Amino acid sequence: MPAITNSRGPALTIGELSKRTEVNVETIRFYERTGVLPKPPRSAGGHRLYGQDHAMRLNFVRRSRELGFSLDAVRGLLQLVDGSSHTCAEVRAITLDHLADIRRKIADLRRLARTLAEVAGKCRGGKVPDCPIIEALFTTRRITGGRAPGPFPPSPRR
Amino acid sequence: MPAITNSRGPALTIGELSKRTEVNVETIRFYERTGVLPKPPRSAGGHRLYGQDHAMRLNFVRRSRELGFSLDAVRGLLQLVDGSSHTCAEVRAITLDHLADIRRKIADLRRLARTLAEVAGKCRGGKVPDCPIIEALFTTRRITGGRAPGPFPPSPRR
DNA sequence: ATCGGGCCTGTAGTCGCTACAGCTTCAAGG
DNA sequence: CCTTGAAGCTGTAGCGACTACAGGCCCGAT
Repeated sequence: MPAITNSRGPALTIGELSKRTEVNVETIRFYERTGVLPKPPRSAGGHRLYGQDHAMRLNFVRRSRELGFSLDAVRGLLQLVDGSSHTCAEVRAITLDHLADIRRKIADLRRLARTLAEVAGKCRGGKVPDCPIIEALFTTRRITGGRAPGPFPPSPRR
Repeated sequence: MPAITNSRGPALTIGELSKRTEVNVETIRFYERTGVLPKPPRSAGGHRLYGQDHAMRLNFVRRSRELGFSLDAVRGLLQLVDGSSHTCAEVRAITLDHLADIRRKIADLRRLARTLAEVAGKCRGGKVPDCPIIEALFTTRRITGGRAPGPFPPSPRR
């Protein structure tokens, strides 16, 4: 086994990297296309060869996604990490922004849950044709103070 | 008393319907394409003409969306409403399912928020090059008990 | 030399809209 | 009656963050 080595450690195929990081093969290629991961060197036949550094970076991305950072935010964080002079303050700002976002979403969802519970509570579930839920849905009341929940977080792998 | 189909009242153009229901014109056409709204009659020149019934149905859709029902769920609810024999129990089941979903999302977001707050709390925001947040992002710890937040709710119009 | 699994590229689908481009129609003003 | 210009029409592409093919190529083991 000649064990071609990259910057650090032995080379991994995309499948091996996938197993190690628990990130889908397709997703890894997607990250490359969209500039989240750098293009790795290739074997003679064109297969991607990853090193330890790639594995670390991909772990970073996965963990950030698990914490709900958008890919855009992840790109931002990576830029800071890559640049020699990332300040802690910048990182902190991105994180706190994101945290505020999440808290907003929680508040929005709670309002939703409250309204739904209220509406559902009126219904005894019989075979009656006039359902109070349906009636409630026909009324045009606005949800109070609602802000956009917006697009959303990542899927934890199972 | 929701009689959804059958034109009553004066005809509305798509723009008028849009203003009345506060649903975007493009969105109304999209709802028609995807079977959420029925195809309305047309004027001689091909413009859509809506009645009171359409306005009610669209309000129903909007309100359901505001409460976070997916379009698929909305289609389900509408089918029940359209069919002569919708039972309250069916409607209730859809609603409670949705409510459970939302509660799961809230729980997931709370876990996220807690972790983020914890991580951000370690950082004093100086110009130090080793940021504890970055370090935390490099560690491969799994979020405990995480479930997929999944895609998400609508935007309240302003 | 052959087999079969992994890898390659490129494209299309998901959800719920939104935003064009490039037309035609309509209502009001002159 | 004719000219505007807004509003309507169809059809298509884009967002985010993947996922899922199809149709081929490579690679290591037998």
